[in-house]
Amino acid sequence: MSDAKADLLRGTLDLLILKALTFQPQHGYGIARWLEESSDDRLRIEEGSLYPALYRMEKRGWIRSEWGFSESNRKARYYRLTARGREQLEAQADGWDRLVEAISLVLRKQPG
Amino acid sequence: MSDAKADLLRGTLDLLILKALTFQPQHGYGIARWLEESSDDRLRIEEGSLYPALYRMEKRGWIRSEWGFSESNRKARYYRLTARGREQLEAQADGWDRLVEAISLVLRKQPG
DNA sequence: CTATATCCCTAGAAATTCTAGGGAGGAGCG
DNA sequence: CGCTCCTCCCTAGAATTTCTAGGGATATAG
Repeated sequence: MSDAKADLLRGTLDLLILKALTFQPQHGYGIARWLEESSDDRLRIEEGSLYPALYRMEKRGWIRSEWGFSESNRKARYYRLTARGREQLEAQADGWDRLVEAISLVLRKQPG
Repeated sequence: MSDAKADLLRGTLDLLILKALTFQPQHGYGIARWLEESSDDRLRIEEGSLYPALYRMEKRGWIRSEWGFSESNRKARYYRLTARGREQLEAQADGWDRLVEAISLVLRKQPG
């Protein structure tokens, strides 16, 4: 039903994608590979989640895309952060930190 | 649309509810109040999220409920953890820690 | 030529959470 | 008394996210 495996990303997908694009433009497949490497294989984006997410994010103006050719010489759609995307990254990273802090506070609670 | 305000809990609702019940049985309203206090008002469960969540969790055998009377002498449905609920709490807390760790790893990544 | 890796994408299901209600009873206050 | 607020329960429907499970095309290695 809901393994630790499933729903691994729990609302952090956008944040991770934004982070993946901070260094240089990348295509979808590259984002997925980058996340696996960067997380020591602890996080994975399914392609069926990734492409719809990229679509949403472009519609919101956080990223912009254009077609190009990958290192292995294939057609690939490259995404790069917009200014608003950088703002979002900061905002979401802050939100994440605050969430982690708040939950940590609650989980440490002792009886009494 | 999707403020930092909205979707605050991002898949941690079950974990927080389980935690709320570790000390003693509580009714729904009490769980909501407890979370607000314990988090210094940083986290809030909407009742429209809470009651369906309690229903799900009982169906999964993590909690069990019975009717009783609250401190203010009203009818209230009290929930308590089952053994499986305690296992779930541990599992979800572990999963949460691992997620936080993995995301932290990714977010700290520098160019290069 | 076949397999594998690289790249793109969609439809539909599943799950979670929220908004936006409704209801009832007890307690305090004018 | 009448009013409001707080305590407690609950549901329906929408919105959103993510997954499963496909399909498709091309380059490269063996």
